Amino acid sequence: MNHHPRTYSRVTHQTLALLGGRIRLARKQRKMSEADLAERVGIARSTLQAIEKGHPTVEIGLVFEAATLVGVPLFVDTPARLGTELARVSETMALLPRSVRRARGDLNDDF
Amino acid sequence: MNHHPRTYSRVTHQTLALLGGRIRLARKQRKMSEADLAERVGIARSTLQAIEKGHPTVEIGLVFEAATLVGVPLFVDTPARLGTELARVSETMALLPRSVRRARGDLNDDF
DNA sequence: CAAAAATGATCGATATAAGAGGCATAAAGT
DNA sequence: ACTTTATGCCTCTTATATCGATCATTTTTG
Repeated sequence: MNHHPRTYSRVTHQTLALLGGRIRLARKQRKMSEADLAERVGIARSTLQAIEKGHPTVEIGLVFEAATLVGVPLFVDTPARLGTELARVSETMALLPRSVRRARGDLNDDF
Repeated sequence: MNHHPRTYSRVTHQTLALLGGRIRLARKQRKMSEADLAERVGIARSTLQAIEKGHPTVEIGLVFEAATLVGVPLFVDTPARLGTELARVSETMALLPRSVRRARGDLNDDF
């Protein structure tokens, strides 16, 4: 019964919340109800609520389906130049002292 | 017993495959084995394999954790967010020691 | 305003993802 | 060459995410 509760990094939580919020916003802009979108994705309304709240435990495929159905870009397809620059940035970020990264708010657990 | 098999759009499949591939690549670049990364994320090796294969049914939190642990940047989609993020980055860059910025090539001799 | 629709929240049942392990093959290292 | 180490791919079991329903608010609309 007592399995360790899973922990997620701050980055994960932030990203999930951002993505869920985007989906919710895009859905409303398209004037769809939760029931509307849930039906189109083929999931229960309660599941869509979990998605829009950014719960870490929902299946990634369901999240991506909802996102694409309301037109939220999933990127990953960024231009090469942007991709390499972001990679460079994240590499460099690892060099920052923990105190600085904490101040930035993007300290994800270890290193 | 006879629940409909779930279907996913091509975009979802492509994005998942791309993301999984990037995680796999980044893991190898860091010379980590599947067992290494799986242990750090706190998941079974079989689950990590599912992630790197881009299976739609894995929990999104686990995928994002794996991605961040190996430094795969998660979606920075819209130009607006990109702008603010880059601004934040350049601010933070000013905090870097000169030695690091020189290594990055950001330091153009003078000052 | 009242009626209708949308949302937030909870819950039991059950389909299923994740874990743990095993085994064979492939790479890497010595 | 041999010996680790890593990977691919199974099965079985267990933990749990999803469903579908219900109810209370909140928001919209007529």
